[in-house]
Amino acid sequence: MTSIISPDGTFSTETGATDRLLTPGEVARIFGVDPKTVNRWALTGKVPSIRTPSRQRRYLESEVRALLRGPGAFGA
Amino acid sequence: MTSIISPDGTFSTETGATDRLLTPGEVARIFGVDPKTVNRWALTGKVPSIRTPSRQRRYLESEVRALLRGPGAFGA
DNA sequence: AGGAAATCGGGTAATTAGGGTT
DNA sequence: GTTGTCCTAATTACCCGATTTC
Repeated sequence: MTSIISPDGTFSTETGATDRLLTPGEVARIFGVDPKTVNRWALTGKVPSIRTPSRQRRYLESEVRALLRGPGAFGA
Repeated sequence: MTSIISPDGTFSTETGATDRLLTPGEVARIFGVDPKTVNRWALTGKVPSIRTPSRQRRYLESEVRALLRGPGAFGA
């Protein structure tokens, strides 16, 4: 899976699908947790993350949504 | 029922109403029960839940409100 | 260029999951 | 069948100041 960064900040794949980059705060609101918790997920390898040149983290929307749909994400 | 994740992290329904996520403790206080009881409601399928990558549960406020309005809102 | 908001780090207190039990 | 409590380990939330982003 190769991704290309466009000037508008989106990610493009070979399929043409665009992938938005989410901030820690956005991911945090999705899961109802603190932004710090999202960073901890990145540190423990639960979520892949991209770092800005200033060490801030960004997350691929597709990865986040995959976690939401992950095994056991809904239901019990 | 289809939920859509907005850029701000909220869940939207077709009605346009946004949904925020509640912690087990918040749901427990709403119903005046122990958080463990809320946990069991999720396990028995009485209320749908979202799981964090670390297996903790979050609850859609709209689902919780629906339960408050009367039994039988889900399933039976 | 100035200000408000967000995101780093660390450190510590509070919450949660899960099992077994009452 | 349902709920509340006890226990431990794991996870998360809130505190601070400094840095980055918009």
